[in-house]
Amino acid sequence: MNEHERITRQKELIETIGRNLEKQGIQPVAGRILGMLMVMDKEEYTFDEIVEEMKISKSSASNALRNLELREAIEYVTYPGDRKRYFRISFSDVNKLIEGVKKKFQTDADIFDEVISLKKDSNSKNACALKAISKGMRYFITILENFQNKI
Amino acid sequence: MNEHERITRQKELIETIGRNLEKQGIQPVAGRILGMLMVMDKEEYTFDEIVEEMKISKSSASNALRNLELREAIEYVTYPGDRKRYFRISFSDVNKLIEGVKKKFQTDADIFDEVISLKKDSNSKNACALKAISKGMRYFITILENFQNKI
DNA sequence: TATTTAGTTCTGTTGTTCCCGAACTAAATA
DNA sequence: TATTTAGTTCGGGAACAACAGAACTAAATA
Repeated sequence: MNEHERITRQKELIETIGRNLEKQGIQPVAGRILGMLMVMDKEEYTFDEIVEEMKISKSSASNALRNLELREAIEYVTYPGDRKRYFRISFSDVNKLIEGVKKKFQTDADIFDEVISLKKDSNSKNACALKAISKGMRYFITILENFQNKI
Repeated sequence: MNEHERITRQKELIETIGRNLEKQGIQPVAGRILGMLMVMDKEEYTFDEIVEEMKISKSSASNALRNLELREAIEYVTYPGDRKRYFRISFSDVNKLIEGVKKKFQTDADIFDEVISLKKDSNSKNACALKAISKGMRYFITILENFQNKI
């Protein structure tokens, strides 16, 4: 793979990552910015560089960056004698990812348990199915916790 | 908790579940239908019952139900001598849930690995961070597989 | 054959999201 | 003090999504 192909592939990856993030509720422009900060060789971009590179307006950039910051997906650094912010991706570690999965499962399991507790017939089809799922999820959560302790 | 309170709480839960599902990209009406099929004591609803219960148009119901079917979130049964479809929730078992988590992690890890492989400097900050995350994710995937084999 | 039933499809309305351009601001610089 | 820099905020338009209503259809029934 020559240099040109490599760059082309990187641009394609930015698109892939962008679409991937869109599915998770991140707006298109923000997803591409995050992708760019992840894949490009240059790993710190100023506001203006982002505006130019992505060909977006300053307002779009401003909103997208604030959004990404709130999600803790990016961060910025400044350098003495330079007013510019240098944005870079902020990687959430594996532990945080696991924490996210765990939380989601916990929330769902809690809801399922409440659904069960509110059933008139606690042996109804749905109640039984939910019990099984809730149980499985709770067990899975303990596995996640073991994993977290190990790493 | 008396009967009235119980029903009230069930209705509230439908809302909670609906909002929860909206976050996952399911449209509002579809989310409430799914919630209803999950929490109510009556566990099979006809098209018309859903229209009436949710106070939505037939077209909304038709679209929402088709959507939920495509996602394999609901299914319907028919009974001999009765043209109506009886819709009910279709629970994905724990294994399927785990499979979903696994797939997501796998996709992300694959993307990360490609990002790394396309870096000019494979020891750059991002490259190193990504390597660590990818490794952690791959390890986590094996844990998931062990869990799947166990249940 | 005419009507009813159980939905589906089409068209239009409303609301929301995404983004842009322009005006604005606060700090640094000339 | 005037200008430049580095953004933010505001107002608006285009595109899209969610839903309703009405017209339609295919199968069953009278």
